[in-house]
Parts: sequence; C-alpha cells; structure tokens
Amino acid sequence: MPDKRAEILGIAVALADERGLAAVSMRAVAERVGVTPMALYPYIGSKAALLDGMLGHLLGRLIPAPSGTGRGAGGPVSDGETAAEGAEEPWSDRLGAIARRARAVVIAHPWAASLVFARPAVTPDSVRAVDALYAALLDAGVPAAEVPRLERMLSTVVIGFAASEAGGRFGTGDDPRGERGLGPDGALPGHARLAAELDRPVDWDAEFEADLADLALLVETIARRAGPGGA
Amino acid sequence: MPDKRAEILGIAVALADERGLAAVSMRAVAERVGVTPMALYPYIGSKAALLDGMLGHLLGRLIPAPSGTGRGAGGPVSDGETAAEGAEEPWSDRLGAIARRARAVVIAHPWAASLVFARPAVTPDSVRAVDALYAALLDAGVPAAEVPRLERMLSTVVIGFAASEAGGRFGTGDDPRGERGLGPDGALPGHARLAAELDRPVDWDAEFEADLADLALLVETIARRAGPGGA
DNA sequence: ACCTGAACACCGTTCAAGT
DNA sequence: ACCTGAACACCGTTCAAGT
Repeated sequence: MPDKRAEILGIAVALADERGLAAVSMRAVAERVGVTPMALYPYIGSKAALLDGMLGHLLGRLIPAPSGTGRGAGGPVSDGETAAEGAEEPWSDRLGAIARRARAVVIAHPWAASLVFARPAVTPDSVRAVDALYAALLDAGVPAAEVPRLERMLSTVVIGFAASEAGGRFGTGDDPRGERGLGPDGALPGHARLAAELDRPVDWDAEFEADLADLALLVETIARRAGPGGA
Repeated sequence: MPDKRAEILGIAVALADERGLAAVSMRAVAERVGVTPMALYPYIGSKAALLDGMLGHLLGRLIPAPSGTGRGAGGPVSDGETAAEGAEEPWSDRLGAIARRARAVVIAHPWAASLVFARPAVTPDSVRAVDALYAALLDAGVPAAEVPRLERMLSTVVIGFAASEAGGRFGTGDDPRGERGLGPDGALPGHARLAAELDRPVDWDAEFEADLADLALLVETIARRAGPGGA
C-alpha cells in the first residue's frame, strides 16, 4: 500500500520464485495484483522495465541502506553497534561478506542470474555495493588506478559463479567423456590426466570459499607489488 | 545442403546477429529457411533446443576439431606445423589464446552471452576447450586436485567479462554519482576516494589483458605453493 | 486520476492431412 | 519421408472509453 510500484514488483518477484522467469508475463502479474494488464503500465512502463525493476527490488536487500536521510537506526545484519566511519572490519571480511550475500541472493532467486549481466550496475543499491568493494580494495592497499578494474573482476567472478551454479553451466558433475562417443582417450588428454579428480563430487560452498581465498591472495599480491605504503 | 540441421542453425545464428535474439522465433527462422514453422521440428525439436543448437554452432568454431578421425590436416589458427603431442607453446600463451578467442566469439555474437551461463558445458566442442585449459593448468604446475576448480574460475572470469561487455553490465563509463541525487558525497566514500580514476574512459582490450595477466599470476602462485615439482 | 475492454500483431506447439 | 494448414492457448502493447 505504501507504494503501488513496489507492491507490483514484489508480486512479480514472488511469481518468478514460484514458477520461473518464463511465467512472468504482464498478464500473469496483473492477475495476481487483481487488475487488468494495462493497469500496470503507469507504474511499470514496459515488460523490460518490469524485469529491471525486479532485479532492483532484490538488490535493495543486498546492501543495507546507508544512514543518509534517516538515522543509523534499524541496523542490518551487522553484529555490533554501527561505527561512525565504517572500516572496523578487515577488508577481506568485508569483501567476503558482500560476495557471500550476492551469492545467497542468486541462490534464493535463480532467475536473477540471467538478468544481472544485461544491465549496467547503476541503480543506487548496486552503486552502494560497488562503493563498499572500492573501499575494501583501497584499504587493502591496492593502488587507486587498479581498483575499478579489480572491482569489476571480483564482481564478475562472484556473479558469474552464482549464475553458473543457478543456471546449470557447472553441470551435474557427471563425466563428460563418452557423452557422445568421443573416441579413444587420446582426444582428451587433459581429462585423462585428471580422471581421479573428475570423479569426485563437488562441494560448491567449499569451492566458492576457495575462490574467495584465492582472490584475496591476488589482491594482496597486487597491493604488495605497489609498495607496502598503499600508494 | 550437407546437413539440414546445420543449415537451419546457421540461418538462426545469422538472424540473431542481424536482429537480436528476440527476433529469433520459430516462425521467423522458418520463413528464412523457406518452409513452414512445423517443418523445423523434426530437425530442431523445440525452441529451447534451437537456442542450445545455436550456441553449439558457435562453440564449434571456438576450438578447432582434433586430429581424431581425419588426419591432422587443415590446421587451425596455429602458426607452425602441428606437433604430435601439443604443448609446444608455453601454458600461459595457450590459456590466453583460448580466452581471447572466447571473448572474440561473444563480441561477434553478443546474444550468445546470455545463453552461456544457462547450459552445462558438455557439448563435444566445449569439452574440448575445457580439456585444453586442464592441460595448460597441469603444465603450469597446478596440483591436479585444484585444476578443475581453477578451470571453472578462469572460464567464469572470461565468459563473465565478455558477457558484461556485450550485455552492458560494465555500463557506458559515465559517473554514477548524481544519477539519482544520492545526496552528499559522504554516502559514497569509496567513489569519493577514486574520483580521479572514475573519470577516465576505460580501454576494455587493455583491461581484459590485465585481467589475464593477473590470473596467470594467480596460477603461478598456486603452482609455486604446491612445490616446484608440480603436484 | 485511475482503470477497463476490445483489438492488433505476434508467439510455441499439437494434430490431422496431404504428397 | 517430408511437409502443410488450421487451430489452441498464449504474448506485449495501442487506443478509445469509462468512472
């Protein structure tokens, strides 16, 4: 009731969660809202804008709102009192927390994965997430000239990992050899040398954490080669 | 003429290149083929299978066919004679070559970016690409237990980078501050500390190369910590 | 100001026929 | 064996009315 647009977006998100993105049509959303399809247009604009709005609706929950207009009250997932200037946690923890939250959102709403790569990250909410990553990288000692690129690389890994999980690119783990009769083993020498590893099932939580650890290692290496001062 | 299915897929790819993925309907493809929509079904199966087939059609050009059934003739982009066991190039060059080829495919066919994350990489062609990456990482000295994870991370970065470029996630480079009146600068401390960097336009070719260099550095670090023996 | 109803130009897919 | 035509149950969006 406070905002009709937000109500519509919430209903569309719920519909996508229940029946997939393909089930989200203007007509289906309108029916759930209890209105004619055309009544959505003043609030939503178009089907494409509906999808953008759904993504924004999720992103609003990724990074808690800043203490800008209201007071610092109603804190987020944080575990203590809200420090005035932030930066009480080490940079690698802040970076990891954002990454884990992003992955959790995509796991909870798999349909979002296919939208994330298609729109620039310029909504207020995603800009806030990018800002937190900038600050973490600067605090790690990464030179300013490399921070935007490194932020894009980190967020690409995190979003790409979650999208691959949710979308199925990482597959079911079954052995690809023999799927189409690929002839003698010599055709896939790399797979042959890894036969033992490829039979093991994959723990995706552990793999995500290992990726985060490697990325933190890379960030440290880049910071160190710039000189311990932080430049 | 040699294969009706391949002819249909080629026409669908050309249609997507010219008018976008949204213009690829069974009806539109059928019209270009010169046939009724229903005549596609025996060759294609369904709309979803058409999209899968289009992606496979592109992937067939990513990695040249192996010397399996035919002879080693009709070599690919390689610059010399085809060695019997491969591995004449250093691993980092082989890795970079695959990455650049993948990015080139996505830039040439931007619509493919949105499909790549949604299907497991188990077609013969993509398995061949994965195999080449496995071999490169093993030759770099990465322990076998870490190779599959690292391959997934590398391909996620490469595909995610290309998808972000093609889909618009990396945006146009305009300053996000002020896009929605985000209040005083204090709300975005990270951006404030990077003001000088964020005004510069981005050279995406250079950024891709810098990412590849950083990833190679990470691969070396992982190989080194496992012991110079390799495994 | 806010919503409805009818209409237009599309979809993917099924099914029964045609040659 | 290969293709067609009509039909079904959908789409997003425009436009002219209604209250």
